[in-house]
Amino acid sequence: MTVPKLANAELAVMNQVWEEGSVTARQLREQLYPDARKPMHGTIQRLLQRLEDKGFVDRDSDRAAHLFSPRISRAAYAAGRLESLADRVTGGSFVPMITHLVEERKLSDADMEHLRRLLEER
Amino acid sequence: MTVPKLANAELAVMNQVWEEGSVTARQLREQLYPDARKPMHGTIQRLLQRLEDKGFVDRDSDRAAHLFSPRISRAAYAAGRLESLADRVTGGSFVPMITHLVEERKLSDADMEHLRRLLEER
DNA sequence: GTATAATGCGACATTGTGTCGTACTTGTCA
DNA sequence: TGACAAGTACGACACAATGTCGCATTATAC
Repeated sequence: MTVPKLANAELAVMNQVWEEGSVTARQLREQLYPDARKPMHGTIQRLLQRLEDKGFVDRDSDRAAHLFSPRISRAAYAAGRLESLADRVTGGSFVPMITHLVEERKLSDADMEHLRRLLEER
Repeated sequence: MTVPKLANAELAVMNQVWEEGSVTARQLREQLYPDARKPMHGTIQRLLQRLEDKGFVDRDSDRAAHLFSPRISRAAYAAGRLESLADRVTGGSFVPMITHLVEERKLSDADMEHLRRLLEER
């Protein structure tokens, strides 16, 4: 049940899908390739199909122009990738990397405070 | 100054380097490909050279058989990749994914406690 | 029913990765 | 010193993933 990785162009599409909630291929084209000389239709469709295959979007094919919506939230994707990273590198634990971030002061004060409160609650 | 990604075979080598502190190509071959029919010399050398190029290992060429040691710790690598993930997906913030992990109870009690203490200290 | 728009999908170039072969270098010891 | 063993350097290849394109098929609207 691990979350597959999103390639660059796929992530660009997902960003749009996450922002908008649901979009058509046409909307994506206008947002992502505003100054395109070539149509890019095929490209967008290909990307959307791969995203559907990987389980990232739902396709509503009721209308002529299908409507795509996220099947996984941005946070869930990020968390999934983080889990995968931890599994590959630190034996599944998140502690080493977060410790390192704290020690190197890569976490903003706001983030620190946020996390502190998050952990207190449980 | 972002940390490059390690491919599978590269990570396998780095795991060994991180465990041992410093190793020769021969040691790596014995650990990583114990039952190899082919020598694998070229492969190991290639991997080590790429790791050196990417800045992951230091090469001590004093002796005939070069000695390789980590230039980046495991935690630093993991943290670097986590930063990169956050930059790509959540606008640089770690909060959304960690929040998600907590809500989905993906963090062990020990991890939670560890992080709680880590954040208290600062 | 024809024109317009969208989808489905095979195909290609590019890139990263893991592997291999081979030429070159260095160290050892008779 | 000369020759062998061990090690290094690196070009090349196969394979898979990715982004792009083109075209055939399908649906919509007038």
